[in-house]
Amino acid sequence: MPAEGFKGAQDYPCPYVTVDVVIFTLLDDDLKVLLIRRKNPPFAGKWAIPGGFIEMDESLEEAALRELEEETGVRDVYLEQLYTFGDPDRDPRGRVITVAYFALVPANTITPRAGSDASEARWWSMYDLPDLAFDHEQILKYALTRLRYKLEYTAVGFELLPEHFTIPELQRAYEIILGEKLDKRNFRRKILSAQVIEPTGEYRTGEGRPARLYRFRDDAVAEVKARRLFP
Amino acid sequence: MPAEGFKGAQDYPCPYVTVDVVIFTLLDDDLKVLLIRRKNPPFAGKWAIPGGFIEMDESLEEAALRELEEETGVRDVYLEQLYTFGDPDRDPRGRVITVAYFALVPANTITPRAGSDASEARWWSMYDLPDLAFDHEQILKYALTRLRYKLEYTAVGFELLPEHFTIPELQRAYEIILGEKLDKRNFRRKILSAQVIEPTGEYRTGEGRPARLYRFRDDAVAEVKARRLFP
DNA sequence: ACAAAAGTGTTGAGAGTACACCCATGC
DNA sequence: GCATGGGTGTACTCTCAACACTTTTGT
Repeated sequence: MPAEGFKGAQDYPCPYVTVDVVIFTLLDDDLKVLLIRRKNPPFAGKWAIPGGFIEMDESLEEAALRELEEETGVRDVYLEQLYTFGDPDRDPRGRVITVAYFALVPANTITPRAGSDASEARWWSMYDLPDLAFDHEQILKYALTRLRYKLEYTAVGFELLPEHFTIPELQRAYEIILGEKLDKRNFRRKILSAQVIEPTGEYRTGEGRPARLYRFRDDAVAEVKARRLFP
Repeated sequence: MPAEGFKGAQDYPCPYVTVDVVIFTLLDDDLKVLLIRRKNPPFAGKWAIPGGFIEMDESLEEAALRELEEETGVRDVYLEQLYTFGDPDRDPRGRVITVAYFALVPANTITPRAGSDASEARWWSMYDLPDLAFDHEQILKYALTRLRYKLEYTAVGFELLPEHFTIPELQRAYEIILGEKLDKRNFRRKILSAQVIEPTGEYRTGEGRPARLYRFRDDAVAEVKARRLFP
């Protein structure tokens, strides 16, 4: 172990470090995650979370942004470090530690691209996943838990919607992610009193009565104090 | 980059990975963190969070437990992954990514030991820290934020107290960590109604009226739903 | 008896929850 | 004119927050 000012770069066995990015969106009234089909062994043909090795001169977040951009073409979206997975046998090729991130991209703004080591890239429903490579099922489960959790006390839900949206659309997004129905009147009252959205003045027309369009307020404090266990 | 089933272990430059463990305790009516004084450059003589390189056949959590035991002699305490720090220039010797953990050890149960690459190990007040090596000040700040945050919606505060404790002692622990005074009556009511502690039947005597001793209930659900931003 | 710390209730305000009908548009 | 989805108000309950005095012990 190189305790004293290690000289070279490779004077003791060191693990590989990758960054994986769980990319969520809302599509077809469903919560979707972007997966790639692996071209190479191990797990060739299986689906996996997009990711790759970190480069020596980039930060972890930069690496995650780079992976995100390679797969989706977008950079300016919500991105947060999720957890670091490092069981010694999670990759049969050797010791690979992965720093997982999760990203929220607005509905319908991007089209997946297959990167170099993927034969295919597509959206999968979080509620109907294929067989996954490595420990990626565990990572996705963890990501969904975190997303639900964040949704309950911050306003990250907006990150999954286009710039302009109606209140019923927003409510539907919450319902899809949380997996439960919400009361229309209470939802509307609470979101309006939180002062995080403002009307654009436009309406969205479709079947039935047209709905007011809203946008997210940049100056909004989109966080709520957790209810304390102790006062 | 070894995209196709990398053969050896060192066929491309790979970073070092360390595990650092922020060890908190309550002592002398204060929130303390265990730091070691570095023997070797860089930052020789400066104080640092205990940690070390991961070994190739242990998981991240096992590495954190090993470091914790080396410094304190205990294993069976609260331990949680905090965040992974990986800026390319956080260590002047080269690319070192660190997975930070935080541990809570009960007051007065352990005595710090200086490990091999430390000349000294001791408790420091979180509210009066020395100059720190690397980005360790940032890591400690992050750990305190997380500890406060967890304290507000889980019962993690008990992990810092001995097995038997009085309600005023528990309240004091919360006050020290949160940095604010709490109301005695409201605190007592809320903690009792949460059903997470039970009386042992014993009393602790000292100055003034003796106080009932309580213990934490193992079967307690020590978590509270966050107040939702939206209903 | 007095100092020191433990223990105890009530009230008013605000937030959460449950619930049913009218409104504006397209066809 | 009717089907479709958007939009609105009220009453009850529960939780939170503020606040002061009595009880038990040691000296």
